[in-house]
Amino acid sequence: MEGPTGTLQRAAVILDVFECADRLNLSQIVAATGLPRTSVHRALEQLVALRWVYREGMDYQLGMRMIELGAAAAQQNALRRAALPSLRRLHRMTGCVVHLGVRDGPEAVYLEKVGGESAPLVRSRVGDRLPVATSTIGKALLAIGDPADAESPEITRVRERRLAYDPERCLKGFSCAAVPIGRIGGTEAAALSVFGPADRVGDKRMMSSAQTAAAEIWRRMGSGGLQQAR
Amino acid sequence: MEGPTGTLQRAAVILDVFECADRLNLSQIVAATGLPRTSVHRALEQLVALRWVYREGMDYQLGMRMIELGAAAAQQNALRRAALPSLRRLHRMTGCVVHLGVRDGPEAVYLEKVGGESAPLVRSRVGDRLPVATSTIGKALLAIGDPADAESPEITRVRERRLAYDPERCLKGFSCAAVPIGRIGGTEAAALSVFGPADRVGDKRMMSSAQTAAAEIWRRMGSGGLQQAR
DNA sequence: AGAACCGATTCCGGTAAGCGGAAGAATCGG
DNA sequence: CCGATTCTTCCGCTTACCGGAATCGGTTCT
Repeated sequence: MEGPTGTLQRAAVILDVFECADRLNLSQIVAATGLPRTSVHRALEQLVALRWVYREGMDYQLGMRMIELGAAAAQQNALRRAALPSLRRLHRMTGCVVHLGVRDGPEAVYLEKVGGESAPLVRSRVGDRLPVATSTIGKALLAIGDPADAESPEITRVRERRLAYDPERCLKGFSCAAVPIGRIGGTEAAALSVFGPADRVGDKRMMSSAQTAAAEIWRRMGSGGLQQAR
Repeated sequence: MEGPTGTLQRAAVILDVFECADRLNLSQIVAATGLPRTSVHRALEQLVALRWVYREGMDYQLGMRMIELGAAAAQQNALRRAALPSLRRLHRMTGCVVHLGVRDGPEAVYLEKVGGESAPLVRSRVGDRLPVATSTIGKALLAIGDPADAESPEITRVRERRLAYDPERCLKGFSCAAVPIGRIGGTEAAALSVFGPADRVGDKRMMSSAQTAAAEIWRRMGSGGLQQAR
């Protein structure tokens, strides 16, 4: 009835489980997916053969092929490619951690992160998902989305100012600001955010730098963001 | 006879095509894979539904789900996690571009790259594959692999010195050095390499820094490199 | 030691899901 | 306007997937 049918769909369900946990044995995967034990076993056999999944003893983890494919996917992504130079410049100029995110239904997904690698100040990672309604970058995404599904004075204000600003978010003394970029390619919406010391993020010049970066990305995507492949 | 059977295998073959080309229409994928047109069409339909592949007009590209899964795979990879701090330190100390690579049969695959993001000095990318026999990092990998499959005076020397050194490689004025790390987890072999100005890479202290980094990584992997998940 | 338990693995008959050739649209170029 | 190319749909065939049940292997109780 409910169980997803089709080899590929099932493989996808199994792989999805690994986004939350890195080492799982067969029983855990069975429990997490709700699929029949035998089917999971067979699917994993194939996934291991393809090296999408790596098996160590009785535990399974995502394999090297996924890293390779994921790297290729990231490098080919038009939005990310168009955004990277601007994101890096913004990071260099502000010293803040810069994120690129897109909307995926009720969630925002980080497509890229620049800065903060050495100091684990922000726990965010590429691929992380946040609720679109409450996160700073989520509000920037909502502001350029369908007005029907989530309109509020706050979102309206974000759209008008082209800025979502959350002072003292998450950490005391640190703030977060986000700027909508636009609706691009297949994405429902794209936005960027900066996270850093409250006084720096709250600064007018910083905010306008972020808006400039967003505009740059938007422009580059508009006029064929796919010049050279590498 | 020749064609790979099984939905998953076919999907893998199709996805593999995208590692070399970023935008492909159906006919190109059919040509590249050798699979029957109808099958490719059906498989792509499913892959698009899973968002492993994104479709824009008549062209297909790798989708966002691949980026997410790949990011998860990379972040969970035990070797990469154990190596990152050392790689970053090595990069900070030397200013050179640092690579982490593992052997995959006749090829070396880059698992990580630190440095060189802004200046496109080195064209390497995570996920890239190099022939193990001729690349600098490949020689370091061979030195800790099965002596049977590729032994030569050069490889023996690399094993003894724990260093592969290629002066003036690729670019004039730039050199490359690589240090074997060891056989770890599922990998046949792991190694790191540094690329930078010839005088800097040729320096004794630089080489010993690289060797120290490799030893660190080896040690961290040995004593349970899988402490906390994040 | 015996037994109960838990998890991975193998077996096998039934069938749905995938298969691919062929015909049908849609688009483009001359 | 017609031919060429490419995407898409249709449909009967059969293969490869399905999953319950039995088996194997190791660990933990009493």
